[in-house]
Amino acid sequence: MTPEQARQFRDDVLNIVSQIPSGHVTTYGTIAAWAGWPSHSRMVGRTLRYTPGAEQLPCHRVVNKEGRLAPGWSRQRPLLESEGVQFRPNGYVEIKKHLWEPEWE
DNA sequence: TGCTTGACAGAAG
DNA sequence: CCTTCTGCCAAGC
Repeated sequence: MTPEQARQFRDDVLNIVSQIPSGHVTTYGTIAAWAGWPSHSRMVGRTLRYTPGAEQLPCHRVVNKEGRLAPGWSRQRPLLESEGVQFRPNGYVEIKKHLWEPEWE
């Protein structure tokens, strides 16, 4: 992955995250795949964590495929709940109910 | 250069 | 449902 591709990847990730509608969620894998690097789901998380500016994006609406939230980031849950996202008794989000996927306008 | 670390995903127990 | 393992890959040491 060239530095330029990395830059493109980061831009795509941030762009997609910024488009997630309130009350919906998407997954790391979906974002990675849409950005053109299906096997880089972990890079999506790493990007959101270490990229300054991601904090102003709705990155709390990004969860893993099973509906689990980011470990060590308890703030994420209240943020989602305040948007109407439903949680299962075990702390997982009803991902099938709120899942959103990127689109071209 | 080589081993360890994750805001992951999927399968197994 | 929850924990652990393996595959994955860029970053850190």
